[in-house]
Amino acid sequence: MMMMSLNSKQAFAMPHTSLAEAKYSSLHSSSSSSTLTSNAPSSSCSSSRHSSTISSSGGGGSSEAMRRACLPTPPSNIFGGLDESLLARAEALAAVDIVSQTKSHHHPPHHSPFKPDATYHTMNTLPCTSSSSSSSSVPISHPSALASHHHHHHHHHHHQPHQALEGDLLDHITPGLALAGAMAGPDGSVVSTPAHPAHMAGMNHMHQAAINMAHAHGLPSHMGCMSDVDADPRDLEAFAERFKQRRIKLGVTQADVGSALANLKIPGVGSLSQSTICRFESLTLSHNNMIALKPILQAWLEEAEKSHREKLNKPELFNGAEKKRKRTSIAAPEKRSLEAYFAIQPRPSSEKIAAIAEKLDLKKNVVRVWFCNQRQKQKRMKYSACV
DNA sequence: ATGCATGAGCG
DNA sequence: GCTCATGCATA
Repeated sequence: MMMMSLNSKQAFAMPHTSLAEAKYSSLHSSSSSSTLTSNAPSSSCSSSRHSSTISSSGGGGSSEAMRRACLPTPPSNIFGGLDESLLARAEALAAVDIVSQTKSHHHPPHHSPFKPDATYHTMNTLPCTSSSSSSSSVPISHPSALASHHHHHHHHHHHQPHQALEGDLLDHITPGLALAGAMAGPDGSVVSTPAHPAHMAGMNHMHQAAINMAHAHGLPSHMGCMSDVDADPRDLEAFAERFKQRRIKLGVTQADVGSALANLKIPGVGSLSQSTICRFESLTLSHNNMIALKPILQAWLEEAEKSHREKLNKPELFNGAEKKRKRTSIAAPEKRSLEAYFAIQPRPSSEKIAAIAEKLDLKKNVVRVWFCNQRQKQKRMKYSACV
């Protein structure tokens, strides 16, 4: 009936009051056998790899800190106490933006000056030392088709504290977010990753400490990116591409794959949504998530192709869903403001969130979630690929 | 394909 | 509170 699943978690809150400080925490990298990636030497990117079996102890790289270090994210926090004025500036900025838009002959509300979203795909401009940090603790969980959806609170605005949210624009904040319109760069490699997903029970996870970083053992030159243990973005990208193509060849939709996963009867693995499959294919998931999902999808793919060869059809599960969650939509102007705020302070305090919420006349919770999602987007794979 | 959301764990 | 994985609803 309902099985609770446990997701992996990592979540390290970081003080972040200055720069990305390294905070190491235990990382469990499972996939003892999963990603063996028959590493084809065709590494255009110095993928230095230790043997796949690196067990060992190590504190594991703090994925977060490292990622952040790579991100184009400006050290917004250095502003510390100035944030108030910065907020004001953002506000002003946004306001100007809005005005210039609303006032002038109402033209289409689409025209954002910049798009902080993870629109930047595999841009290979970052010499970042990526990461991988692989803390894949096999987060797969079974959604268990049980969703309770209650709703949250309301907002209460009584008066308008008109905090320090107003001010004059002094100068502009340059978000400096690089955009790149490069999409998947298929390399058409014929991967033959043996990898057998084996077992990844949701409950018991045998994790081996991920290796550490640094400590070049014998590498003559480890360029910026050292893909450690299991899963370099490179392989993932290749696999995702391959996966999609073969899936289509099989005439299966993303949704089909999602529900079909349950038929694999892999312990701890239930079905997934179309969204997730889609995001996997487009690499819009976190690195860890990609790594966790890869073995499963690979298993499915193999099964599917086998069945296909045999002309057998595997009965897919179609779930009858009946729910109606309403998706609140944030209007363009508000969104622009939010983006402006985000550019200078990606992690506003509760108070600021409240202030912003009131300013924009949105529910505080909506604003909070928006920021969360925004942060999450920045952490998606694409950008952090090394190469 | 993506935006907004929920919920599990961890502080 | 946050992060992270994931999903429903939607453009």
